[in-house]
Amino acid sequence: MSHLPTATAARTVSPTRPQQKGQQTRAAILEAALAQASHMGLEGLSIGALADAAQMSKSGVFAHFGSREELQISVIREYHTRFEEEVFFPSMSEARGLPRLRSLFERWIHRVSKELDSGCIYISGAVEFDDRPGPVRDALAEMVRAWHAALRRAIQIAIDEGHLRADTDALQMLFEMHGLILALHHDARFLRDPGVLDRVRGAFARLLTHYQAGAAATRRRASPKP
Amino acid sequence: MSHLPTATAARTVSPTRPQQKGQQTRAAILEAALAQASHMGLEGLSIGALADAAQMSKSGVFAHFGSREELQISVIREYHTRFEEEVFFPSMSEARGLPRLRSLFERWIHRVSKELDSGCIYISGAVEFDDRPGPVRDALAEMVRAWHAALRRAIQIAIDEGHLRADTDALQMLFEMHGLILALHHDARFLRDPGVLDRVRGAFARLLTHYQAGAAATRRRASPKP
DNA sequence: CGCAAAATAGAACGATCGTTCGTTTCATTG
DNA sequence: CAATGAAACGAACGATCGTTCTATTTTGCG
Repeated sequence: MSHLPTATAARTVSPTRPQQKGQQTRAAILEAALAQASHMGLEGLSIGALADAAQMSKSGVFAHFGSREELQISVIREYHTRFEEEVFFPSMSEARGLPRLRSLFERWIHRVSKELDSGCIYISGAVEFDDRPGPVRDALAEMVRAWHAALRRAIQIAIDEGHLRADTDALQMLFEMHGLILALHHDARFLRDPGVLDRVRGAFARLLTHYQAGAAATRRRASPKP
Repeated sequence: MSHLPTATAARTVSPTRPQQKGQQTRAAILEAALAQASHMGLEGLSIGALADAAQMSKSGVFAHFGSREELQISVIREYHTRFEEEVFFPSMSEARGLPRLRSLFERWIHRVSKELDSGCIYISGAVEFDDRPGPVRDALAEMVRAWHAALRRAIQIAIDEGHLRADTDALQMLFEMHGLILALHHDARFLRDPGVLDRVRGAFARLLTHYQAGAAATRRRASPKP
């Protein structure tokens, strides 16, 4: 409950045992795959190119995943894990309500607008697979939905805390926040607009102002949960 | 001045002469290419698949464009033309200021959320080519920038007309409108969220409310806006 | 009709892709 | 140290890709 619900969290690795050789080269491959997918997209993942990057044979790389599709799904899961670690978990130690919501958004910004490497795989993957049914799309959609659900919860908490107006539509607010991130991603990566960070922060501040206006700011530590 | 400035508008066709055979098969190919690129992205364009769709030989298709890159650029230009015709031109006959801006946004929504076919090539292309320099990216960026410039002008006019607050930052407002469209595209196409149309319209209404608040509504053409 | 030019077909190319398979190297443990 | 299983290799496969080249067909015009 305390983290984004991933479908199958358990790995086949005994957590105490020191990493076997296979696991650590698998991790190295995944590292390279993550970099490659960030630049070229999940469809741009090429086992041959990965083999070059990892200084291995194609079949050596292949054996770790069994199929290209499984590789893509592994990359998605790895990205999900890092997203959790960089964005979600650190924000959870912030105070409930607005502080936590602000932290989530600010860290989300950082994740998406990372300077050199890494476009956001959630965003590029959504475009690549919006018309392509299959297990890759399913895995991707599951992760995105989990993240959206987590944000939705954070918004709802801010409402319950009285930090946001009681009549705030959490899904509506989420939609608008998501739009700001997508615009940030677009203008930063594609148009290379340098001023976009100020713009997204300004827009979010305005968004908060609106949904805060006339908020109860009721005492917490005993407010009724709907 | 009256339309989105395209780099080289002139085709090599004499406008009076009836279409030669080559031109009309080229148009047919482009039609199929547009459909294919809408589903699979510009990188998903395959000359072989196009040949099947057009019931021609690969080399026959190829000869019309000279290279895959030229084909992609042609598709971008064709999309640009249709975008102008469906979104930009019709809105230009609306009254200057808010009515025109509203029309632009509403038609933009329709373009992007078209039910069965067609994702927006501007959006998918931006993700595909944000890390891939070259003529395709350049062509794409030129079209997107032209569209943004047109929107920016429409916003500025609305400010000058007194329909929006005088201190409105046109680029900021454009950024937020763009975000709404991107979120619409994402949620409609990838997440298949049925309620997204209401959400984007609601968000835009709120956006207008904010940028209208306390607007001068100065005399202009003689109608104060409600 | 006849002829030149444009349009299309067809076969072949080199490259790259994901995948399979048999073999060899390596790591781990009894 | 020897034996066993995991890990990595290397070559080959069939498919598909964009592209090139040479015929062949079709079109448009005098």
